Amino acid sequence: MNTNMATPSAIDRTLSALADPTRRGVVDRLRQRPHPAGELAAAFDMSPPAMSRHLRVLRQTGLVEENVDADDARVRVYRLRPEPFAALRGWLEEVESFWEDQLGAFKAHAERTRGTKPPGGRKS
Amino acid sequence: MNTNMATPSAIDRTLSALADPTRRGVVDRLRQRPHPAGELAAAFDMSPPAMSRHLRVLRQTGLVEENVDADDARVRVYRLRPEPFAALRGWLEEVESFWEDQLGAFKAHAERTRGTKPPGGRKS
DNA sequence: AAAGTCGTTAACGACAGGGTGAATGATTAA
DNA sequence: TTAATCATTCACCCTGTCGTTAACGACTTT
Repeated sequence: MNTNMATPSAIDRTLSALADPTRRGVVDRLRQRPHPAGELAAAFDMSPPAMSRHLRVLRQTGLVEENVDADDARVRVYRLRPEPFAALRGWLEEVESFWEDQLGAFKAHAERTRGTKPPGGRKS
Repeated sequence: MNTNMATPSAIDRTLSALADPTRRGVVDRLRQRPHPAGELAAAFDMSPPAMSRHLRVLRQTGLVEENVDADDARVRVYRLRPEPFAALRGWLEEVESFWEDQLGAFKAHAERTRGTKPPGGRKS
């Protein structure tokens, strides 16, 4: 049985979205400042349709938002949105709490059994 | 031309590895405790070969490590490794610094344009 | 020793995802 | 108005990835 798999959670979609190198690059680029769609396509040497689809994925996961340029309504300006990143970091910290627990248990154990070998006497 | 794409960084591989729902599930499951490969295959209702390949991906990105069971050398026990998670969190926090900058800029701007200053220190 | 178990690699089919060029809608420039 | 520009969606191809079964090596059990 599977304890947890019906997790269509936002985390899953966020990770899928960020898994693609192009989209990862777009995020890294948007860290500097907002960019128009065409500028992003050019920056990644990619046809506008291809970039448009990537941006749609990022939009659907809430990683970016689209705004119409104030001076030229044809231009769509994209910028980062914080929520999915915060959620992903939350999951990460949750996972990392694993080692805090391990560490706590180890410390407690070490305190009880000073001078003995550390846990994990497995074959290497 | 492409300004930034030669980022074969471990982050990319880590995200790709975590993008798959099965592998995400494996990680979530290993949070509880280490598991033998076969147990994981059963837990996800998947053939051993399929799970074996997922585990290989996770191994190659350093997300898990394999150990031979002390009592039965046929059994491979998998457990989480912290490094890739820490690296991913590092990248996330880097991305999130974006909004800190935004906030700082906003605060500074508000301080210049208005007589009242928001609470807290200022950026330099 | 032979048989059974655990996990891997190998070979193959099926599907999703990402790329392109053409066509469409919306806006701006001549 | 007509032409040009920005970005999208549409219709395809094509590579990569995920899943299966079969075969193999390693170890345990009887």
